[in-house]
Amino acid sequence: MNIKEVAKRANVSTATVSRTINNTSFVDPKTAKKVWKAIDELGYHPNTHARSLASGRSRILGLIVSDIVNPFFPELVKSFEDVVTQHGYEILIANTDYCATRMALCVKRMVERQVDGVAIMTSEMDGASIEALAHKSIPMVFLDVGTVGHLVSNINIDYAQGIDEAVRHLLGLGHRRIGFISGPNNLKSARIRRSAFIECLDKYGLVENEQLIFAGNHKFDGGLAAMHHLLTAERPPTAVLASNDLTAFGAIRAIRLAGLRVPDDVSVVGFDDIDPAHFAEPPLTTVRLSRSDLAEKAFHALMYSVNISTPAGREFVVETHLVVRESTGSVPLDE
Amino acid sequence: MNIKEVAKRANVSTATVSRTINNTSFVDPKTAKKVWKAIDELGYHPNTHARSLASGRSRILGLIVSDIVNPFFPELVKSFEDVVTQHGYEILIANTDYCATRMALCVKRMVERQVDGVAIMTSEMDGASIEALAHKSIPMVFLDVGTVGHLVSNINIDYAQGIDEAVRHLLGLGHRRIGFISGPNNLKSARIRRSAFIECLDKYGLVENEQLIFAGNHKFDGGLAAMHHLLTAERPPTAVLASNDLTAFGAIRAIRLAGLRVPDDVSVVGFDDIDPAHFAEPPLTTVRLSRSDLAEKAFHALMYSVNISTPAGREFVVETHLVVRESTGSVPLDE
DNA sequence: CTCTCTCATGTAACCGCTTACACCCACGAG
DNA sequence: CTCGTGGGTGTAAGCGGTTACATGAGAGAG
Repeated sequence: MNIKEVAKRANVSTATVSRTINNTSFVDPKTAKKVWKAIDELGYHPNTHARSLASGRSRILGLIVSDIVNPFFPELVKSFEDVVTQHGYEILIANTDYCATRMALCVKRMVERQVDGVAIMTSEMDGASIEALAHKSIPMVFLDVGTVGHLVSNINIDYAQGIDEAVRHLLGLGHRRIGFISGPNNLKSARIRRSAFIECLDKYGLVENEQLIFAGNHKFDGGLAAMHHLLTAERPPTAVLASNDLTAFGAIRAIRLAGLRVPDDVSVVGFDDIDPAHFAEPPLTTVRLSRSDLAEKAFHALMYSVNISTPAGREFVVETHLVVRESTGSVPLDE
Repeated sequence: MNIKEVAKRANVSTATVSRTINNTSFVDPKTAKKVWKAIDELGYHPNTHARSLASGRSRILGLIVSDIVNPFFPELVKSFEDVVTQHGYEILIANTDYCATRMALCVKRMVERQVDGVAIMTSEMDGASIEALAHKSIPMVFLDVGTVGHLVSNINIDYAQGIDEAVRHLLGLGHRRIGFISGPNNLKSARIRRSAFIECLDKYGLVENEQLIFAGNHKFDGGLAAMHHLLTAERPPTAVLASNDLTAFGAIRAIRLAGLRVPDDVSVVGFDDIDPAHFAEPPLTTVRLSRSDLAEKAFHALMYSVNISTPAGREFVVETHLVVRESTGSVPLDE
């Protein structure tokens, strides 16, 4: 079942069938009708490989993430898929697992599949990979932190905004010793969150205390270990900000294991607002980073590069906002 | 950059290059070396579209799931991706969102992309879709419940085993009124879990009590609503089995909202053992369904159909086992 | 020394589609 | 009546691989 058979049945040339399907040029409505009828009757589906090969465009957009198992990413995948399919594109998902080697494989896949663009939310991306994609004229958009450049757009997440809201929230509850569990130090976006936090302390007249800042790994176990460490400080924090929700869950576990309660003894704030945050016990106060906003802007950034022949990238901003739930409360009375 | 340039540089024909890459027939080691050298120097990657078009095989396996946001599925995706990439395949993910219309679109995508096989873990699959795939000679494997047939294999999940362990565990803790929150009734696998539970009651001499069985929707809100309902029974259950973990989380929330504690007042058992189960508060006692086991068997089932020209499907079994954590405890003293 | 036979390689058709280009025809202007 | 003009369609050359078939070079047998 191919375009030739459709052409034969409709009594037209394959070119006309192709033009009808893609409406790339004017086709007499009567002819078009015949063609669609033939397509229907034969149950014809164009072969995407042949299509991509002939046209040079695959109508696929890649999405590279660092950890498909962190609920943030499936949620992002879903949002991205929604907007992308609405516009006739498909999505190719790749998972780096925080590993540079796998990152390289992901890029290789993207090149081989000739994706029309790729959205990247992971920090394993290095110069060589960017170069490899740029060399094939594949537009990129970084959903995190990056630099706009040739073929690469950037979506800046306004971490500072959400962190500021979180810190103000905690200050309002009377907290003065606020801890911070950062992401892995080699992760640029993690460093940004960390410095946003430190700036905040400064802004509100709190002194930075090295003992109250500790690195996790953006996963449960890292949060657990980090919080465990923070609790051993001379004067442990009465509230803690975690650099993502999984870390916050780990922190909560550590607090419980130490025989303390959340939020009665220690308040916890997460970051991302993944689904499990609202069904956790207690429901997690966290900074929401909108997946749909991110996905939409990523798509537009890519489309911009695909359609406009200008290879220059563009810049976007996604805001973040605090969502108050039940993992934060007033500072303990004895403080 | 294409195979011709490689051929020219290595002073051989394109056929030899192709044969070297795919080692589909003997190539003189010296020649092969030259070819690989040229490939390296030029940074050549074969174009997958051209490859698929010419060979008729895409080296892509599809994976259709019902809800990418339920953590069970990303975990399955990861496992499946691991085994699949080890064997030189790639994976195309499709998400039905529990919706029949989207299911049809997913199947269309699979056909258009000419996947070499598809693994299906969703119940939206209907006869027409199976027919569509079979018509294109695409092997299928159902990771759930299905019937083995022409080109379709099946992986039976031994729900009864895990549910039996769970019920015995609860009986051992002294529970006699055990509730059950099932999945949506239109879902075959949900009905199977439900009847496995009922058979269990019978086996251990408990009477089935209609009031203690209520349907959820395999999501948090459904579990919440169902548990809320169960708690209004004349004599509410002292323990509850949920048909998946998200449902269990919802149930726990309902229990807390009613002013009761888990496990002191009501014990809760989940199903799946998704990641969040072990970092929930309290850590969830649940029945583990191994993703890697599932993924591996799915892959082998598909490979069997792809390699052996026999279009007959095969049958596999995946076991399930109880994982005891902290959401279950002894029946309250006043019972 | 010639004849097979085998192994390694080359030649070229083909996979299913897109698209540049050529073509035809109808129509209005000169 | 001839000559653009442009809309609608067909022809055919690719896109970048795979693979059936042809070919040529040695090796061993007679």
